Amino acid sequence: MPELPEVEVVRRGLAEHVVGRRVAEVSLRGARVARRHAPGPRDLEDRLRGRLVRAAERRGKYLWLVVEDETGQADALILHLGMSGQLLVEPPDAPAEKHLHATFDLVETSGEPAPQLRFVDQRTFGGLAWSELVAGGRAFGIPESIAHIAPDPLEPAYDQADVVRRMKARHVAVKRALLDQRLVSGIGNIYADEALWRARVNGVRDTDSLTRPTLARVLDHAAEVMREALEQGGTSFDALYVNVNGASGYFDRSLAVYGQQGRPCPRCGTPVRREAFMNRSSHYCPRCQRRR
DNA sequence: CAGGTCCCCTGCTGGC
DNA sequence: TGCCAGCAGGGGACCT
Repeated sequence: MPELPEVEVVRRGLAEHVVGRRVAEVSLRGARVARRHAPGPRDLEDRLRGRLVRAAERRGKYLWLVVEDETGQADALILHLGMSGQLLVEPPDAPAEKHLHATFDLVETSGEPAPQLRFVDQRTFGGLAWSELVAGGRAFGIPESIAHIAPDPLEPAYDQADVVRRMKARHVAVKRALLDQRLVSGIGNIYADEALWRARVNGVRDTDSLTRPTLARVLDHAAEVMREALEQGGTSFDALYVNVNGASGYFDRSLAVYGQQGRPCPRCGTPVRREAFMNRSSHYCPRCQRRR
C-alpha cells in the first residue's frame, strides 16, 4: 500500500509518539509477522523488552526504530508495512483490531504508562525484524539487513548522477528500474506511473535507449511527485493515531494517470490506458508517452 | 544479470 | 441474491 510519502508520514508519527519511550512489553501474535526474524517471535520479544526507543528512521519504504539497551548498545527493529500495514498508537485497553499482529506496551522514562503501539496488517505482507546497525552516514547507522536498499530521492545520501549512470548501463525497462529498490528506493507502482507521465516517457522503454538527461528528468519527477504527496499528506494525523493508511488524500485529487484508465489525460485529453506490466498494472497516456 | 513467474494474504468490486 | 474471477500501493524466491 504505502510508498515513500506515506511511510514518511508514519515515521513522523513514530518520532512524535514513540521516540523517547521505553518498551515495557511486546506481544507478537502468530509467527508470520516475524517471519523475517529467523530465531522466531519469542526471541524478538525478548530482545525488545526494556529497550529505549532513540529514533525513528526511514529509507525508501523501510522503517526502523533505533532501540538501545541499558549499556548503550543500539540495534534496529525494522518495520515494513507491505501492502496493508498500519502502525497505530492507542490506549492499551482499546479493542483488538481484526488483523492485529503486534502490540508494544510503552512507558515514559519515568515509568509512567504511555499509549500502546500496534502493528495491524490485513494481508501480512509486512512484518517486523531485528537487525544490527552498521555505519552508513546516519547518527545511529543503517540496519545491516537492508544495506542493499539504495538511498531514496529525498535523503542526503541520494546521488542522482550515480543512479543515472547505473540505469544507462543496464538494458531494462525504465519502469522496472524505477521499481528496483537496489537502484533507487521508495518508488512504487503509483509514483512510478506518475513520474513517467510527467516526464512523458513510456515505462516499457529500455534505460539504455534513453538519454542521460531524460533519465535524470524521470528521476527528478519521481522526487517531485513524492515531495508533493508528502506535503499534502503529512499534515493531518490525529494525536493518537500514528497513521490510518498513509493514503493522505493525495490519491483521488492529484493523480494524473494512476487508476485513471479511460479518463482523459490532463495534458492532451487522450484516454489513459492501463496495461499489464510485471504482474501489476501500468497507467499511461498513449499520446504523451510513445513507445517509440 | 535480465526478465519472467509464482507466492505470501485478505477483502473488495464488478460481471454474470 | 450469490458466486467467482480479477485486482490491490510490496517484495522475495526461483527458474530460464
